[in-house]
Amino acid sequence: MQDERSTPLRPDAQRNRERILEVALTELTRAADAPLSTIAKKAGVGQGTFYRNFPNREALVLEVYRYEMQQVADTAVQLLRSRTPDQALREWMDRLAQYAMAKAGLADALRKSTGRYGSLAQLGHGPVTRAVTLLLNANEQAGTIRPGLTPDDFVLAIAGLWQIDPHRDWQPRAKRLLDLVMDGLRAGAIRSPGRPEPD
Amino acid sequence: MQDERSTPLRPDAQRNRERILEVALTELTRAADAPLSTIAKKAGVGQGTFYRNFPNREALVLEVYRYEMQQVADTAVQLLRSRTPDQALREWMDRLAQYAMAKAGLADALRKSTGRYGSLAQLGHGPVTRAVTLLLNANEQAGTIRPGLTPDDFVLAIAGLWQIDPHRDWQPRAKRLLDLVMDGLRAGAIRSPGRPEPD
DNA sequence: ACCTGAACACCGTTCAAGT
DNA sequence: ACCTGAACACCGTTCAAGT
Repeated sequence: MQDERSTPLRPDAQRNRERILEVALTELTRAADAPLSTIAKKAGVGQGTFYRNFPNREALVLEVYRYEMQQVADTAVQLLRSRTPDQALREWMDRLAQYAMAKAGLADALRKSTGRYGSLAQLGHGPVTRAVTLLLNANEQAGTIRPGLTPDDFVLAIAGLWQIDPHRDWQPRAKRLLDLVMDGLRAGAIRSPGRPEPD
Repeated sequence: MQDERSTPLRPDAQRNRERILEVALTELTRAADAPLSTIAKKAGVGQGTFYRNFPNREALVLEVYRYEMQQVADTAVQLLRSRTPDQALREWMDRLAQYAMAKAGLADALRKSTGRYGSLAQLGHGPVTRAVTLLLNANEQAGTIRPGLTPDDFVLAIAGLWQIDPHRDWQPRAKRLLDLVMDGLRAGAIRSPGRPEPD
């Protein structure tokens, strides 16, 4: 939304903005509470320039995190082309889990800076919601999940992913959570893909 | 754990500690980033006294939040006496949701202060895990949920509760989430309480 | 039009002096 | 044994002066 300005940024200003985002990604991943002044310094800009681009910590973190999440979101379309809807959904969830673990430091920064609800929900209006919508629609039409589920339902259901410590054996915990969620999504579906006949 | 000291606190010291916790509850609920100095002042103690009791922000918030969560946890035993296991489980989840909404300000403070994973998981080793264990065991034995579920599974599954904005129509969102989770827990159960016969 | 960096305000934390 | 409150350090934010 902010991405389009009336006047395009002066080239040097644009360079500055990009460098800040670049440094912020590495620095915030390393330490969620990295001082903004450090980021400004490493990016080679003054404090004023920093604040011109990002009026507060939250604005910076949101933008960095949003970009990272966009990466996963974009894979949904591709998966829907090469798999059945329910395979695509599950595999996308697995990728999301991997991303969430890789970007856990950032998520931490997000939690700290944003006082609001939905560190994720913020991204809700972004690409993630679009991806989830696509996946849910495809599965609903295929009858592999219960009808009437909303992207919001889904996002809330997988919120536990961001509670998992990426340093300590996260894979089984994530798998168990996602299995549980998948079962929840399937309950009441028209077709039950796992067991066509009760016996 | 820390609750037992070798020497009991001097009476005035104990009063101080209690007053700090009291003030912290109201103050942190109002604003998650309330200055510790303000809390100290309103509690009528000096900075030093404050830091003697709580070496950092996280220690304070954890203790306040833990006490609040204990309240809900304690209701599990009672529910298990007066209802069937699956009714008890669901009703407990509803109460947890209410508590989570009422204490959302605190949860916010917790997210901000603790850099670690599991704002909730921290409380994991506390009374909440015990309550969840009781409820899951009772339901597993009654055959109303799938066998083998751990308290950790459950806590991750309901993590979305803390993502819901308590100011904006939280009830339907929470209900939909909890319905989904219940379906997930039931999938693969020995008895299916909702529909005894497929038709 | 954009940048720099010193200056200011605020909050967490420590510690010398008190009872 | 515990308390007070001034002092220190650090970080976010602003703004006068520069290009």
